[in-house]
Parts: sequence; C-alpha cells; structure tokens
Amino acid sequence: MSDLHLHNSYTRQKEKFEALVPGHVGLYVCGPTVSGESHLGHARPYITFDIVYRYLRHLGYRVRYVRNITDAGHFEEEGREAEDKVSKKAQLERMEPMELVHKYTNLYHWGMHRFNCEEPSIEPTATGHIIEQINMIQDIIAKGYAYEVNGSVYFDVKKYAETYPYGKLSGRVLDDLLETTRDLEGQDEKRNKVDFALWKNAPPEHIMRWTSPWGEGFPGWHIECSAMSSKYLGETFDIHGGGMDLLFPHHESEIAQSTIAHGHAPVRYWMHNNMITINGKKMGKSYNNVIKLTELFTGEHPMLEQAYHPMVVRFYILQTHYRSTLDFSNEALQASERAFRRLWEAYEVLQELQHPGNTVPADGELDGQVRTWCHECKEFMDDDFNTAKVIANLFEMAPVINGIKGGQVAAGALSADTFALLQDTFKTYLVDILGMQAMQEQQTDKLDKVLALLIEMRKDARTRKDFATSDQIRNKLAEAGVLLKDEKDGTVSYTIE
RNA sequence: GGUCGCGUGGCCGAGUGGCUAGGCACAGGUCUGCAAAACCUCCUACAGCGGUUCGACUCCGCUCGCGACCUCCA
Repeated sequence: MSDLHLHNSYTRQKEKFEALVPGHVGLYVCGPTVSGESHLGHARPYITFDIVYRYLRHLGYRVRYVRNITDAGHFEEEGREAEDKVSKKAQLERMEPMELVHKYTNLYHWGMHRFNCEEPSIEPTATGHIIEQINMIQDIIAKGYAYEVNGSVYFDVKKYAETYPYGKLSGRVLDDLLETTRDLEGQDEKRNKVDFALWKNAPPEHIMRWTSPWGEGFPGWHIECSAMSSKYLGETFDIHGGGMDLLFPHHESEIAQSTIAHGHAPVRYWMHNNMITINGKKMGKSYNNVIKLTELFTGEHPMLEQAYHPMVVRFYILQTHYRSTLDFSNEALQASERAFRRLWEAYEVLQELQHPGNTVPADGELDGQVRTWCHECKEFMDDDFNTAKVIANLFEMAPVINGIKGGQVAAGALSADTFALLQDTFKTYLVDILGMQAMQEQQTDKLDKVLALLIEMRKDARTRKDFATSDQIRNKLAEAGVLLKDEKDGTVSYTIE
C-alpha cells in the first residue's frame, strides 16, 4: 500500500511499515494528564502524531486514532495546596476532581483546536474505564504476575523478567535497576523495588477513589493505556506513540502488563518524539521552565518577547524532525514566523495563478526540477515523516511561484501538467498533511469594501502625485496592522497582521 | 553511578562515504514616486585528536562539552 518506513523505538531501526490488517491502522498515542494546563512541550507529540495520522490517511489507510485522557490518579491542581483535597471542607469549597479534570480537558481541547490538530477517533478517559482496568489487573493476578499488599496491587517485574525481555524497549537491565532505583514511599510493600503499581489503595483523604476487589483505591498510571488500547485497537495493534520520556517506565510497563494479560506483545511499532528544550534543558514540570499554551499565544510570560500564533508554533515544530530535540528561543520562533508567512503567501498566490495552458514547458529544466521537488515530498514523508525536508522543498518552489506572479519567471515556463502538480503538491502537503492554515481570520465583506475604498483613494492621490496623502493612507493603515502592497501589474493587495 | 543520545556556518535546523538541504539574519543588486513585498546574487559549516578509505562532516576509537532516562513527566 505504501513505502512508508518509520523508526521503531523497540528495534531502534527504521522499518518498512506493514499494517497488521491490510488497509487499516490502529494508532494509540498517550494523551495528557489533565491535572494542569498544557504547555509547549505537550504540543510536540500531539502535532507529531497529528502528522502521522494525517499522512497515514493520505496514503489511503483507514486509521483508528485513539488518544487517552488521563483523568485518574493522585491529582493536585496547579498552585493549590494539597489541603484543598481534604474532605473536611464544605462541599462547595472543596475542589471536585471532576471539576478540575473538566477544566483542563477543555483547555487542552482548545489548544489542540488552535494547533489545527485533528480530533482522534476515540478519546477514552481513564475514569471511564475503571472496570476494564480492574478486569485486566485481576487477569494478571490470576496468571501469577501480580500480588496484593494492603489494598494495593503490584506487578512482579522480577518474575516477568525471568521469561520475557523486560527492559528491551528502554534499554534497561533489570539488575542495574534493582541496584539504582531510589527509595520511594510505599517501597516496603513491594517485593522488589522495580515492581510497579497496578492499583493503589487510596488513603482516607484521597479524593479520587473507586471500589475494587482490593478495597477503595485508584488505578496505577500504566494500566489505563494497556486496558484502553486493547479494548479499542485489539490485543496487538500497529503504532503506539508518545514522548521519549515515557519510554521508561510507562511504555516498558505497558508492554509487561499486556504481554502477561494477552500472551504476546501489544505493539508492532513504537514511535517516540523527542523533547522541546529551553536553554538546553527539557521543558517540564520538574524543571519549572514551562511555557503554557495560553502564555505562548498571548506572549504573557517573562521569557517571551511577543505572542506566537499557534500556526507559527506548529510550523516551528515541523521544521525539525520529530526525533531531534528542539530548542525554544524567541529568535527561532520569530524566524519561523517570517518563514511561514512567506511560504503561506506563496501558497495563496499559487492558488490564484492562472496557467496559459501550454502543454510543452517553456523552461524544460525548471519544469523537470519542479516535478522532482514535488515528487520528493512523498519520499520524504515515507522516510520516517521527514517534515523538515518537505518544508525545505516547498521553500525551493516558493521563488518559482512568486517569480511567475512577478514576471521574473515566464507564465508558460512550466507545462500545464507540472503547474497542476505544483498546485496540488502545495495543497496536499502544506495544508492536508502538514495541517497548516491561515493565521488571519477570514476577512469580512465589510472590511474588504472599506479597504477597497481606501486603496482607491490612495490610487487617485498617487495619480495626482499627491504622495503626502497616499503615504498617509498607507502609513496609517500599517499602524492599524494592514499592510498594502503595490503589485507589479498596478493592483494593490493587502495583508492583515 | 548505570543506560541511551547529541555536538553542523551569526542564529535555527535537514542530511549524506565523493554530487554546495532549507529557513531567519546580514550584505549587494533589480523593480518601485518612495517604501514594503517579490526576484537575483553573496555567506560552503559540520566539537577536538587519531584511525579505516582512492576519498569522511558522514564509518571506527579516544578526548572534551551538553542533554535525556533511571521519580510524576509529552
């Protein structure tokens, strides 16, 4: 069906993608924990896998894209004291877990929408799948790979490792882990330090709790993904994605749980995006260096020199390969903003251009070059989703487009076929696959008419050589964020910042 | 400490055993009443030291520097 190759984190190699069920792809991506606001670092996986989702569909696959919402666990709202959760408080003063989760889920959806990320096919919540998780845990206990202690259930990693290749995904060696794992609370309940919780007993003040065969508690962090992915995608599915920081312990644990529950490994291809760094350090809660999406879009953050449009951020992320780290800086974002504006304008110009209709190109060399650039886009995407190279090729073609409009390139330089290919390539890759869209809102007719009037008045002034008036109109509009451009053919167009 | 990864021109960033990615910035030019935009030109880098090779930025080794994971983490 395709020549798609992708880097499989499990084998650390690029592999040809073969769908388990021909024509269909099951894609699971670890979604957000909705106990706080999404930040720039979170944007990366969702944009990365939005590209994967879009490209797989472009290749003709029917994709079921499942991305969970982690809304169960040991939650605290950002900035609030833990005491808030203590049930002694009056009902309305107390933070309701559902309230918190709902607030941040909405905020997350708002962010994804602004980034023009497609919605997943299914967005299951951990709290909506407690039964499935309990069932899976019971199954693992029955098979002898988990044990209960004081109302909590732990997975027996040491036993698992006797038979299965524990640590392969993350490159861990069990013996090393046994020595280096730190002492944490609850360790004394575990048989071995490396064991992880499938179910946690809830202390009295804990606000999220469900009844289970082991008493009141809440599910461990890893089990939800195993339970939900197998429910919606089957015991084995094609692609599982997430951030590199989830390799261990999260994904390693998922493999272990699912392998015991189902008798075989759950995932055929693991994909992991790299981190966004800031001043060379990973952006993350623990480093206290996050820029929230709301801050990013408004520019209200000490580290931000200006606001950055979601499309600029998306473009900036796609200019780098998803497996490389990407360092945040105002300079980099500003460069992306200018770059994207230019490329998007070329795209808009291209849609308006008319081809003279010649079937033989006036410039055979350029014609061939453009065809190559266009065809390479597919090769680049097939090679582990190399969006950076796709964008580079689109930039190669921007001068051709602008040149045709500006007259530096002959209108018939390209054949009609090649011109159509060029138009299609921009639409397909820039819009459909990379998911870029205009930064500015669609103009209203009223504004358009007002500007047409001003442009007409300026044109009159210019023919009278009354440049004081014409420049005043242009400058005042510029102050208001409307930029006029005198085109070669004498017409005037405008862009709104 | 263990495991893994990275180090590219002013900045951001692809990528490859020989065939100058791309973007942003800078500089010069064309066009324009001026400007902006656009177009053309300029800017040839790959941490250091060895090795393999006809040839390495690309492979191997060492050194230095940086980071990620090992704990919630996208």
